[in-house]
Amino acid sequence: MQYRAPRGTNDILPADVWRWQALEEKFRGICRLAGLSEIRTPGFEETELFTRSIGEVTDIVSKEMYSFQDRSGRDLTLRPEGTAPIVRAWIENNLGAEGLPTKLFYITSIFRYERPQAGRYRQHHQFGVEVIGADDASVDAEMIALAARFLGSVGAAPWTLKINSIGVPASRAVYVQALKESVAGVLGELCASCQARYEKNPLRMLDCKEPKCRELTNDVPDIAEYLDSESAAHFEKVREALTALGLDFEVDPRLVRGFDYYTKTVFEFQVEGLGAQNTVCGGGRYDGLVEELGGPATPAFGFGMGIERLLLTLEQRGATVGEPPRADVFVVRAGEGAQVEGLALAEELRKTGLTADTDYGNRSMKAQMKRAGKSGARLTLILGDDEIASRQVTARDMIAQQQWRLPLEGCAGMVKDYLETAESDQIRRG
RNA sequence: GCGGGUGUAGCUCAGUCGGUUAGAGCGCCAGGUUGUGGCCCUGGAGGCCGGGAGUUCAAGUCUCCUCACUCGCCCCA
Repeated sequence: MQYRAPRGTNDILPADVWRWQALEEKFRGICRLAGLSEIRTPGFEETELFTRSIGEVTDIVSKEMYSFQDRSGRDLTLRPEGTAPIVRAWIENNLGAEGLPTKLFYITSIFRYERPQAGRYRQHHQFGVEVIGADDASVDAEMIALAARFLGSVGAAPWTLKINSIGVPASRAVYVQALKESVAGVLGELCASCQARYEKNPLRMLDCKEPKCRELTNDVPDIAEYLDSESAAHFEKVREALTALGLDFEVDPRLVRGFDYYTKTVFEFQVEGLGAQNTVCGGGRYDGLVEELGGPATPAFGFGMGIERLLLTLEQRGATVGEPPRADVFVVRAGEGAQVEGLALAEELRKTGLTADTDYGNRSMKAQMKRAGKSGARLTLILGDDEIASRQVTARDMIAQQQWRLPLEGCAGMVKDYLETAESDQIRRG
């Protein structure tokens, strides 16, 4: 074994890829039902797009980006998050001209240079949505509800939905000041990373996991007290709408998120079973980002959902979505004389829309039957010297363990009819 | 970047106090059945015991280094 997949990356093998496809189709379906359109953006962007949007001091920008220069010296970065590229594409292609809001979804890879562990990889994949051009709290609630409906439909329950409002930059600055003042006295007792956060990213002190820090920051001021009136009203409407939609949620005044561009609403869906990780979906409102990136002042809302984390959650729940692929028909070609005729038969079957597989190398009947069994095919068609001579084919129902002969000419249609009947019989019997 | 754990067959793992030719189950291939899958039986292929150095008469086993994987910290999906 010489080459390996790079650290923190994974091959998605045939044994698993059907699970991915099933989730992707489900997500697409749910997004389309809500009026969202799919968008795909490049795998890399100008580095500055991310440093401007995510924030210079965040960990993603300061130590986790896969950045490089191309052969003509352009500074580029593999997409470390989903939102900024879409906002860039929205501005660049003037998507807003078609009427607001623009409702988008995506399924994509994300790259971050991190130490891998359970539920965390250097390349991972996300489902996401972005609704650009509406400040209505209905959008926040609708998209959170969409995430919940999707998670529920694939079997990810139970989860905890946490929401918070972090206000607008001006109100947040006031709050951060109050926060710093209130912990200044105990600063020396906080953990080393909280002491660093105090200077660089004070809000993050709120969700430190250290019990000691938790205790010391216990009666720190509540961000809700510092919200501007518009943010407070918006948050109230979001909560009302979520309640009206029948969603259980928890207001967590300590919920903060890693990107600088968030305003007002932030939320996370948290689940058990992801190792040290617990967020399967997170997002919020980013009313300043479009303008920050050079577009017109435009409010927006979005979320990202980790596909690997979702899969881990489903596995832990014992939930499966979709089915592994299997053949409808397996063609056994016994003897030299049946090789070409058998290939032609398989092609005929495929033309009718049936999945047909076969074995190669003219192996023994036993070996071919064994492979037929493994293929999951309901029906095996056997073509040997006898069949060729009589222009017939032997059909074997692998479940009923019965076999009979059919005329070779035109048998594909009969096979299709038989399988449709057999399947419906099976459904009727349960 | 910093800690802990684990590296033996394609996969999951045994391997005693350091001892002679390194094992099992599953999977794969073949045969038992010269045209019939699953169950059963028999046989076969498949190993740089992660890599390097050291200790020893002798190392899969002990020591050190290194690499990889993995779990956790930081942070995030």
